[in-house]
Amino acid sequence: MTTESTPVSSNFLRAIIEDDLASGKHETIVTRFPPEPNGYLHIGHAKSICLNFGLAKQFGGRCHLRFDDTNPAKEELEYIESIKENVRWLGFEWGDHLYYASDNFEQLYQWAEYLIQQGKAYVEELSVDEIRQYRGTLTDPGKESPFRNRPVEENLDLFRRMRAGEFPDGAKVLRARIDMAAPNMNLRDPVLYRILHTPHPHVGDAWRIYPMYDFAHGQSDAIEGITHSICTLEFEDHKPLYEWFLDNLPVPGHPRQYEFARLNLTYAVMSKRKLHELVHQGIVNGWDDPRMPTLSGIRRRGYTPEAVRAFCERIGVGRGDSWIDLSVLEECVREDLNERAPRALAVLRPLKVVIDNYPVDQAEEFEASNHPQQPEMGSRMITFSRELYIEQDDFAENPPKGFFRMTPGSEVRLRYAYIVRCTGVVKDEYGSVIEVHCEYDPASRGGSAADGRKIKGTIHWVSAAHACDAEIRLFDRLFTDPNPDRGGADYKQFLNPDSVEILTTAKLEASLALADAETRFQFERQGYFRPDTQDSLPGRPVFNRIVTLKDAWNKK
RNA sequence: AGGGGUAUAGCCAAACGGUAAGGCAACGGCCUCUGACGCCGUCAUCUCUUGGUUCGAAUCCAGGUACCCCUGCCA
Repeated sequence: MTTESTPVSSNFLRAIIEDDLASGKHETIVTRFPPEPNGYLHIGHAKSICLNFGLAKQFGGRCHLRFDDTNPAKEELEYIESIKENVRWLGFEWGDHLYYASDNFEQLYQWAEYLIQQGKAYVEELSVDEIRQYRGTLTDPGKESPFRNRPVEENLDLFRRMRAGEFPDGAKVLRARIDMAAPNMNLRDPVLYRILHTPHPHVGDAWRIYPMYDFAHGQSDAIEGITHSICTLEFEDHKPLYEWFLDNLPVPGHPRQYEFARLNLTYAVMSKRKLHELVHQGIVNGWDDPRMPTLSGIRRRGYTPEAVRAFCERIGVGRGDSWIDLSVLEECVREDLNERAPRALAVLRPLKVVIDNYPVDQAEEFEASNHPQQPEMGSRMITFSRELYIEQDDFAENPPKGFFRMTPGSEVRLRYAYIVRCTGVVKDEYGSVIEVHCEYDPASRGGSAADGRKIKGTIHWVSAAHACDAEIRLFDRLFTDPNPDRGGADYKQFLNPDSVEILTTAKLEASLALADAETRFQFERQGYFRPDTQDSLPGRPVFNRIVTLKDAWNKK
C-alpha cells in the first residue's frame, strides 16, 4: 500500500530509449536481465534488475529473464531457483519470457559451423599456455597460431568431433579468426567454444562443448529480439566483438549494447568470489545471513522490495565508478517502514523499575496507537503494573547535560501510561544500578499531567509480569572500513567483530508474542524489526533489527 | 601510455551554447506523549586543469592531469 514517491529523474538510458522511440527506430523496447546462475543475487544485481525491468515497464515494453548459462562447471539449479525467487520478490514479472542461453545451443553451434565455412573460425590445438603467449600483451601485438590457416574441411571435421566428444577437456578450442594484432584484446581470435565433459544444469548431458559468453550473449539477444542490451561497464571492451558476431552471422536482429556503472556500496563487498568465501568459510551463516548484501540476506533482514526499488531509483545510473553510502539504503527502508510499520514497545536491555506507590496486585490497560500519524491503523491495549522494565540507556544516575530520560529526582513519562519520578536506586556489589524505584502521579493516567505541565522525556516500558521474552538480533555493517576492497588488501581484515549482537533477555509487549513473520514493526525509539523467518517461534519470538531509527541524541 | 572509459558539493546526480535541478549527508531552528516522523532555513559566483572559440561555455575545440576497465578454454 506504499506508493513509491521517489521522483523519476532523467538518465542516459532513458534518454536513449526516448530517442529511439521518438525517431521510430523501435516501436517498443525489449530488455533483458541476464544473470549467470553461479551464485546468489546481490543488491548490485537489484540495480540491473530495476533498470531492465523498470525501463521496460516505464516505456511499455517487456523484459526477459535469461539465464546466461554457458559454463556448467560453475552453475547450479539451486542458483536458478534462487534467482527467480529474488526477481519475483523484488516485484518484477517476466511472464512467458523466461529464457536460457542454453536453449540456443543448437543454433549457436550451427552458426559456429557457418563461421568455419566462411573461413572466419578455426580449431585451435595450442595449449592454454601457448594461446596466452601467442596473444601478446597490452602493448605488443599477438602472433598467429600455426593452426589458424587450416582448411575449412579440416576445421569442420575437428569441430564436429569436438561436439561428438572425441577429445578430452582442454584438448582443442574453436576460435574466431579476427585479428591477432588488434589493440582490443577481445578481438585477438577469441575462443568461441571449449570442450567440457560436464553435465549442464538446464540441458543435462546433451553437450561436450560449450560456447563462451561472447559467442552466446549477443546472438541470444538477437534471437530474443532484444532492442537494448544493458550491461555493466566492463563489457564495453567486448562491444566490438558483440558487433562482429552480429555482423558476420545471419542473425534475426541487431540489438545494441549499452553499458552503465555497477553499484558499489560502502561497508560491503559485492564480488561473487568474496560472497562465496564469506559463505563457504563460515564467516556468515549462509547466503541469507541478514548481514549479507545478497537479496536473500536483505530480505531476511527485513528490507522490503519497495525500499530496494526506491533505493535503485534514488542512486541514479551513470558511467563513472561510484560508491553509494550504505546510509542511503538504510534511509530508504526507514522511509518505507515509517509509513506502514505498526509501532510497538520493546525493551532490549531491561532495567527493572518498581513503582512504589502503585498497588501491588493492580494492573491496568492503556490504549496504545499502532501508528500515531495514521489512526486508521488502529490501536491495541498494553498492560501496566507495579513492576516494569525500561531500557538501561534510559536511566542515568548522573545524567550528562541535555539528558531528559529517567534520572533521580526528575519526572519522565512512561509512554501511554503515567508520569513517574525516580526516587532511588538499588545497586549490586559492584555499584551497578540493578533496580530503580519510582513514584507515579495518579493524576497523569494515560500520560498527560492533570495540571498541564510539560514533560520533556517519554520512554518506553513493558510490564514485567506481562512481558514476552524474546531474542533480538542487532545487526551492524559487516565491515569496519567503508571500502574493504581497497588497495587489494585482504578485505577480511576489515570484518566487523560486532556485526551481530544477540540479546537474549529482551522483553516485549505481549501483543508481539505471536507476531506474523511478514510484519515489520517499529519498536518505538529504537528501530525497525521483524521476526526472523527461520528461527522465530510463536510465544518465543526472535526479532531481527532491520535498521535503527535516527538518533540525534546518540550522535552527540 | 596499446585500446576503451570517466571527471559537476562529503556521497550520488541533473543540465544537450542562455547564466549550476534534485536526493542523501551535514548544520541551524520549529514541532513533538517516539531525542523518531514532520516542517522551515543554510549548504557549488561555480563544473579536474590550462588555454582557445563565442555576446554568452559544465556544455564546443586543443593540450595536460587523475582514476577505472581489458593480456580466462569466467561472465
